Amino acid sequence: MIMLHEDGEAAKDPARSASWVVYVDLDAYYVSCEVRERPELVGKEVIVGPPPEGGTTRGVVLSASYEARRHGVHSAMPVQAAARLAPEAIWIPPDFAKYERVAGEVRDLLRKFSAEVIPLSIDEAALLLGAVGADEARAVAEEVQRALRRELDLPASLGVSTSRTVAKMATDRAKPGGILVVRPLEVAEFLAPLPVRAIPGVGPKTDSILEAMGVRTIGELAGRRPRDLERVLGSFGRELLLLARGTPVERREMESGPRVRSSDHTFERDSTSWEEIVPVLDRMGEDLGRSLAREGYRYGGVSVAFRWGDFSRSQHGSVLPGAGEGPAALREAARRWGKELWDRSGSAGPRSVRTISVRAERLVPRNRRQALLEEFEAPVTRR
DNA sequence: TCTGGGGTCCTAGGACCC
DNA sequence: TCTGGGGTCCTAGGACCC
Repeated sequence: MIMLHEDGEAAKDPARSASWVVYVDLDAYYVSCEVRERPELVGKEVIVGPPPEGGTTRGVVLSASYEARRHGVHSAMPVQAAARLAPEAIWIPPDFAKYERVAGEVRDLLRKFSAEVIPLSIDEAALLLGAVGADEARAVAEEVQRALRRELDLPASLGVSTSRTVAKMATDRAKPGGILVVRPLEVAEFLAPLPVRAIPGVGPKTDSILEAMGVRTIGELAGRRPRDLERVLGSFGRELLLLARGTPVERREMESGPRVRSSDHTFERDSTSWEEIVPVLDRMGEDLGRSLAREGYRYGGVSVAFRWGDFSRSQHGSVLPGAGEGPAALREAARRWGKELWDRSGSAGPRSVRTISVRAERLVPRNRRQALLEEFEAPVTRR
């Protein structure tokens, strides 16, 4: 988009020269993975999540069929609340290995349509098409949608535009099962009536900050001065304004490979005793260390976080002097940081721990010998 | 209605260096 | 005595996403 003013051809026909993105979002993904194996569930109220039997489960809904959503059920809702809204719903415990496997099949399929497929989550991906025309981009989206349905029996919504952010927002507007194309010159017009909350990255906090400024829609956002937005939202404010005015900045490409790996455990009942916490911490550290070793990763930092009974969070950890590896070292680190966190909290009176998180950070593939040397020795030896 | 588990990115403040 | 300006790294916390 920035090139438009420098490139005469582009200025005449931005829709042709712009680089197009097809954004794919699988509808009610976990539910769809289950339903395609059990056709008798088609059209039923289906919820993937820990079944609420007994009334003690602390879990949340992971995915709900559109039939269940009609009752107000949505993902991240506590299962008890969902069970009250949709008492007839069929509950299916999650099978993440299955969802990962199917996601792999989806990516394989998408690569037939573009050499550049960027997986953005287990159920979303962006296909970069380069400088095709709007019509061609739409045709690709239609093909992708048909292929997903025909070959994998998965419903999907697709958004087509010249930036990833707008393509994603178009996808949200196309749900469920639709395709929406937004051409470059239509971007500002498409966005204007939408609430600011529709922008990826704008959550409840940012929403209320903007509302306090009298900004509810993206159109209203577009009329604000950059200075005013930057004052309350920092650099994000500037990004929002550019988007609202129709020229979004593309986020830089993430380097591939995970940066952190973490493991969480929530107690059935909040724990108030260190004796009860230690064995959990140990097990989590070991399991995490083992699975990282299996995947071939070393880690350059470890941290532990507690979510307290009041849902606030504290975290503690540090980078390691070298790359760590294996279950024993991770267990020791987890225990050390957990203990510090626990002792530190003592001064604030007795507290209860709801959830424990153990994280390994600065992951490095084990076979990247050279990279390891650079990453861990260069800062010390330089100068 | 009381809120899982797995991630990403950004920012503030302090330490430290030149 | 008083003392700049720029940079990077680290830790903790927070917002957000699926």
